Amino acid sequence: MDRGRAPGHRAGLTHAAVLGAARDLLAEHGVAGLTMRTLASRLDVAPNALYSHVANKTALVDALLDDVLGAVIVPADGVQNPATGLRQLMASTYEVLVAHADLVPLYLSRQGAHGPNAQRLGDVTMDLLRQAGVPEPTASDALRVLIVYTIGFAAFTRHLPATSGSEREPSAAEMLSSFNHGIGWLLTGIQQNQV
Amino acid sequence: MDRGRAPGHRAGLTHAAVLGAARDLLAEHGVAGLTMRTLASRLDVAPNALYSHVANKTALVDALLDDVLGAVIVPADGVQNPATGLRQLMASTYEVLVAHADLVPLYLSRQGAHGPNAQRLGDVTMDLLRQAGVPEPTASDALRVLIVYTIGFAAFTRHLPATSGSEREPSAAEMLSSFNHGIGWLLTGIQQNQV
DNA sequence: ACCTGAACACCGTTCAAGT
DNA sequence: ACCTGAACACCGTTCAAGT
Repeated sequence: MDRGRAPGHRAGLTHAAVLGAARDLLAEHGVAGLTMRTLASRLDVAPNALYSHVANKTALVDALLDDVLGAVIVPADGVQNPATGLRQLMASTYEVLVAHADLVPLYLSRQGAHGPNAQRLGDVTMDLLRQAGVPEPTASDALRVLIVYTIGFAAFTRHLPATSGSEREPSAAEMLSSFNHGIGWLLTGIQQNQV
Repeated sequence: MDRGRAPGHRAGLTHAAVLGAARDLLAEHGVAGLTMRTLASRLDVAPNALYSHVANKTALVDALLDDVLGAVIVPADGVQNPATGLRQLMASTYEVLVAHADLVPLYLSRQGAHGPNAQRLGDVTMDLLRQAGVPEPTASDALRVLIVYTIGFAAFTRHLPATSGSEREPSAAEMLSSFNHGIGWLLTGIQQNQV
């Protein structure tokens, strides 16, 4: 009878609870382990119960994606020069995305990301570009280039279990180094703005 | 070695035939329409018959991916300056990948691509970087950066049915323009090489 | 409004068997 | 060696019904 849940006490399932469980599942078993059915069983509900709180799996993943971006550290306003701010912002974005590496390709199979956190990061980047003296329409291109570059690099970076050795594959440290070089090249190119 | 048709009127299924049908299916119905089962039915065989010619779906997609890269136009050796060659090579790669846009995220969920065509493009790029006077270890970083940038941009570019209008979404032409700006910034940054 | 059992319409892949 | 029918172990999602 009593299967571990007091009768009369409603499940109290909510959108946030579903999202939280999805995040846990993702962290534990990767993107392959995140299915509507395992998610439901983790929450002790029938699979179709999820559809009372989430439109479909795509919407869930989109929410998850934007959630992850909430961890990006935005540099404090005007405490250092804008180029340094851009560098730090992109580095933080890269780090956060690499920590959720298998989610990033899903980012790309959608059209980027349109959640509030993504929006915020775009706005901050645009501000910094303006402060750096980059005029329109160059700033729009630069915004796009920096975002695509950062997400693209994150998608290419894998967490190897350190036991690799089978073939020559760039380590996470090598990828980070290349990423930083490229950001530097882009920022100098943008600031010279000689197109 | 008997390279002729199988005796009788049997299917005579081969690796190349499977790959070709997969490419057709992809072109007609996109990546969502490419399943082992629809592929088998298109070839008039049972689904499991495919496994006599392909290890699994991942291996098939990998082969498809490298196949696509065969369409990239490699600039003729030494007819113009290396920077222009790099620009043309990346532009051609971008164009080819955008033509198969929904395949690109699969690129990223794997670790890049290790087929012969991908290898060739990497070698050519490296040659051009050397001709441009970029020394090691900067050249290795530059190679990685250029590849990631190009594939990342392709993943972000969508073919909109021109009927969009619902929201502000960059057109293919805008993406191409941004892509070219970014390549310019990267190449100037790389050539200045002031890390 | 929210959850359930059951079902629908799929997947990729394996197995034993036939030729 | 290559193909088949059948099955396994899954998917996401919908539907009618119960509370």
